[in-house]
Amino acid sequence: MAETWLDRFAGLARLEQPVRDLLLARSAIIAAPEGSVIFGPGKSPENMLFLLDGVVRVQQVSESGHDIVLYRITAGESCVLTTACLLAYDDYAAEGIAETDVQAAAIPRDVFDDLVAQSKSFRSFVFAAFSKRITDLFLMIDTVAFQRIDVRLADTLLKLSHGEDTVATTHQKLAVELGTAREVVSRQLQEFQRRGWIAQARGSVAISDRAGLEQLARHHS
Amino acid sequence: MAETWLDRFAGLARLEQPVRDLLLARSAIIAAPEGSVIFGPGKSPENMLFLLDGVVRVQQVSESGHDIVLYRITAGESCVLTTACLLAYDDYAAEGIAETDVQAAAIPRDVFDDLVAQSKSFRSFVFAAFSKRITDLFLMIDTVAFQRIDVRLADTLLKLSHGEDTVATTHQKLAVELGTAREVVSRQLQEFQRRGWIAQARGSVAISDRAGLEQLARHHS
DNA sequence: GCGGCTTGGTGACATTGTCACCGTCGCAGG
DNA sequence: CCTGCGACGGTGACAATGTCACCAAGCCGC
Repeated sequence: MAETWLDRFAGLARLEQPVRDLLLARSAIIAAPEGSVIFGPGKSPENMLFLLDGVVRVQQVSESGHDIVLYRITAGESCVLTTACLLAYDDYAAEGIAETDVQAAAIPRDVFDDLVAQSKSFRSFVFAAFSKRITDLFLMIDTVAFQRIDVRLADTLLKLSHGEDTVATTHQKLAVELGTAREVVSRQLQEFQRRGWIAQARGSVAISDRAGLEQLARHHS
Repeated sequence: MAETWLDRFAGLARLEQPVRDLLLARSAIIAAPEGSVIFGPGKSPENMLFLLDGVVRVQQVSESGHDIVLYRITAGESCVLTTACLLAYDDYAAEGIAETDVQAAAIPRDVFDDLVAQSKSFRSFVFAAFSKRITDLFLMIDTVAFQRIDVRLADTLLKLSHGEDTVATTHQKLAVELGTAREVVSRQLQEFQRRGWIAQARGSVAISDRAGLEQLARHHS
């Protein structure tokens, strides 16, 4: 059988052949440019998405004007959460933003329902995705409530770096990652710089001592 | 047809008759006394639970020793989250504690899977429950990250009161509700008392001016 | 160059979290 | 009855974080 986008999803590898055929037949490949809003308040996604390429950032905007990043969906993951949520609530507080150019396979809602009904493997995939998201959300609540901001910032810098030595971001964006204020990020970054862990430039942070950051991040992670 | 526990669940009202029969035939009614741990780290529930009577509090214990209440399951709700989570992760960080004597209908995992496969209504029920929990978790993240502690405490007092005029709880327990420290709760309660909104006694809080609390709670909720 | 926007820096202050310690209360065991 | 002991709550000092009001420097289109 030919290579299809299904093969990019580890959790879908064991799908029965008729299910694979249905999925391929009823899915549409869509693309969105960097910066576009995939879904958001008043813009529910009508489809379930399987992300083939790129990264989608899911963040929340509260009435107070504060933003916080909830999680990211990377290639090989799916938006089960959003699919499920649109079933019940369209005053959906979170929005999904393409952080890079994005390609995805879109599955209409009724096909999603059929797949869940017909395929045990697909059910496993869906519930596993739910589980992962929910345990991540639990962990995030714990982190936001109890973790020190310097530890979280160090951790976030390391995660955003993806192993590279510079992170292209602003203090404001880092503040949204943590759900805190820009001033707090600025002060912490100054402290990191004073310790020789990073070097700052306008719109970017260069990591000069990864081990230092890692030690802090591990300290209470 | 006879009245069964299924009728206590609004979301299950429209189940097809064969599905109802299966659910009734394969479920076991279980009871747990107040204070017992329904599930927790190293004690995964093997079954999906439909709560018939009582209240289950789900809370999280972080490594740092900090606790925080995540949500409650009341009669007429189900533990879909826990069911789904045990599929993937048994290093499940949260625990469920019976706040009152509890009765529940337990469904084995494979029956749950069958039901999801066979019944569209059951799927709707399950995904609606997921949606509700997840949007609640999103809301909670927002609250923990951005809401003032006095507003949250006022809100929590009102919620825990269930319309009664006294709340039987300790400062420590209120602190766990909010994920903060006992001292913080003590100070805020003193301020509430100074304003004439509450009267304190050892192990309980009497609400003397509900409107005052409500105004504060609404202020930014 | 000019003007406006984005980015980042800073000090003062308010809020919240942490720590150390104390006193009171209720209760079980002697 | 007395005596510990543990749970409950109060308090002050301090640290960490959030908020506000600014300001300065860089960037970019005109």
